[in-house]
Amino acid sequence: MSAEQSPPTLRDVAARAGVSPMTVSRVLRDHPRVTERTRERVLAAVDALGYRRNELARNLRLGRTSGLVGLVVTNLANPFYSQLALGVEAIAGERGLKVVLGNTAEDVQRERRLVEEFAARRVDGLIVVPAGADHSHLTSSRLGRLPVVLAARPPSNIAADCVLVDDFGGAREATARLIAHGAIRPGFLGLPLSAWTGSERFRGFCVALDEAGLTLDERYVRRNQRTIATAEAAALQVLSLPDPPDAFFCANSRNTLGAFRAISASGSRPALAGFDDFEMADVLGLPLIVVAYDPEELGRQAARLLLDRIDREPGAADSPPRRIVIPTTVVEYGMAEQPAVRG
Amino acid sequence: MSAEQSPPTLRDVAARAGVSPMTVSRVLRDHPRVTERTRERVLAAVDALGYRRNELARNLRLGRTSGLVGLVVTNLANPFYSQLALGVEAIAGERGLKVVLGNTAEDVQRERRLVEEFAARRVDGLIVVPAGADHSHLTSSRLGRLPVVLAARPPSNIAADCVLVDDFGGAREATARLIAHGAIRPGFLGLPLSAWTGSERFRGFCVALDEAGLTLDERYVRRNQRTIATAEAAALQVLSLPDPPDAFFCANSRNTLGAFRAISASGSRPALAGFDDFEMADVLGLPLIVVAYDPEELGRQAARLLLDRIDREPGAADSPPRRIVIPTTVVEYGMAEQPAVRG
DNA sequence: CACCGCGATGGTAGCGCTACCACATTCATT
DNA sequence: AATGAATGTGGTAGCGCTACCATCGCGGTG
Repeated sequence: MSAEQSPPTLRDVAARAGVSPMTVSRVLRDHPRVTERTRERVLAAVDALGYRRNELARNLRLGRTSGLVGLVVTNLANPFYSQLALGVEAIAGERGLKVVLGNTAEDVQRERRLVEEFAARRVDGLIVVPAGADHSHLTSSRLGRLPVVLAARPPSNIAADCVLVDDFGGAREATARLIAHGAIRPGFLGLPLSAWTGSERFRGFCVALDEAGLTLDERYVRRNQRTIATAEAAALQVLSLPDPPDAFFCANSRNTLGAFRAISASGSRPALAGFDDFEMADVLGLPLIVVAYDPEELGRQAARLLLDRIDREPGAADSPPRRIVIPTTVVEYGMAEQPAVRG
Repeated sequence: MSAEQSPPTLRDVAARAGVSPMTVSRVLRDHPRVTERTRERVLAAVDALGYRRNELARNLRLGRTSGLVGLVVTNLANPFYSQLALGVEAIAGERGLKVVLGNTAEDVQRERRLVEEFAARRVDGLIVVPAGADHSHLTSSRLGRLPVVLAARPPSNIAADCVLVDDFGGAREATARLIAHGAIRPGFLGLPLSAWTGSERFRGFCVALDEAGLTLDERYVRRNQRTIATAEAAALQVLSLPDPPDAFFCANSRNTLGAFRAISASGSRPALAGFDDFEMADVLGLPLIVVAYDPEELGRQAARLLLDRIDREPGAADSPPRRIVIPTTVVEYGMAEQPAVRG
């Protein structure tokens, strides 16, 4: 008597209940045309055997896909992307879709492989934070009718829906606030212009300066900081100029924190603004302007765009790609009153 | 002429290449007994049609499961769990397994549903951060031979592998350091004792006090803070006692930050230690001891335990449950020198 | 020249499930 | 009483794929 190793099938249930597999199938699908008595017998057998319907077989038979949404992000350890994932999961879950995860670590090769594998698993759709600028592996010629939504970065040379943060508007608004608080020579700590967010946030910064009639001093611009430490070094460098900036706009939280450290260490008191809110922004003890937004909302919107495409009639003509921009809000911590640092 | 809506099948490829479906299947599986000429013809057809093997059908036929690992966490927005997910994804990915995500928001009902759904999708295994203390839905009687590994919280009344953080050891060591730096009346800002981490970290705190010959003043203990704001209030309350504590051990980062705020606001200077490292621990400008550990390692170990179970011969006897404890390290920020806050 | 062996290919069946049709039974209608 | 419809149940086929066996053609052997 070998204990059954593989899970019971619908046939096993049918045998035990003394009915045909079809009847079991109907009971499980809540088909109306089943006698109450039969239903009870079947359910008893299901219970006794611990039967669970095999969704894989079911989906195959129904010609459906997997009921999965592939989510490909560049770095799940980054709270931005994990919150995005949370938003995707919430909306997909409402429709009974599950989310399959892929982490690329910004590696374009890995991204290609993941997209291929997800397609082979017949996911219903893909949400991708593309690592590179080459999106050829996401074209409909490669993926057939598999819907794709890009998140956080816009499509390049392909037609696809996308959801973006208002990088430009947020940077512009925060810089404007900095200027309103008296800054006349702001510096910029940012990302390489090759990154979408890098160039958009810099553009917002520049436009705000322009609108205030200020001119940008190129010596105040540093763009290659990827860690808090290098950001701190860059800020210190700029601060040690004979005529240092009186403010910084930082393109992400790593730069903001680096600048914060540099300011704490140096004697000067430039004003500080930065993209990305963070949990401890208000306890840093220095006045601070941050550009806040909701990464979870980004995920939710991306999922909604994807569901829209998934629900479309397969025969219907492709609708034009849509682009959703998530708004940002500017938050000021301790700007009016004196800084909270104790003397 | 309707454009083909559904993706091409192996049959389509066979027809186009002028061979039988079997031959195509063999080519795709790198079966050795195929002529080079035939292989080329088939691959050309595959390319022309943009064919991709349907892994769902393949797995069904092979009697395999889905090639998926279900990951059920309580809150993906918490960096702890997202890093855990990253570790799971890395190890599972090495074996060609993908990770399906489920977020419970600490809701036991949702957890049960997610586990059921994952089982129905025939995941190869589950990694669960259980929301509650009732783990009856994770027993092998309910899930059959589906392997389950618990993460961050131990199994209760079920036999399952698990991976834990050394909550006790970390709390004890950090508290000991606090005492070594001169604390004699430390307070405790923590979690409800009903939470595993809450009671373990409190136990570590108590043992360290004991070992130093100190006695705990119950008035210094607060346990119901779930946000930075409530933690701050609790710390302020304790600090306003006539004989306030000269140090705090905080059971998680929210409590640490609340205490930090309270200390900044009040005139006193209690020493501060807390569980969980965070990115800005060293820029807070107050000396600080933190208990650090690697959540990603937790995920990696959990995935390894799971793979071990998955790889076991289905007929083999169950091996006893294993428990892995992830070590913690204690980090001191600015403890030796004077605090970095500028006067 | 029959024979064997082997390598390349094809046919059949079935993984677990359900759409579709067939059938038997019951009940209302003329 | 005969007809039709509505109802409960079962049989068959097939989703896309591959394990298994059958087949076919080839060269080498006695």
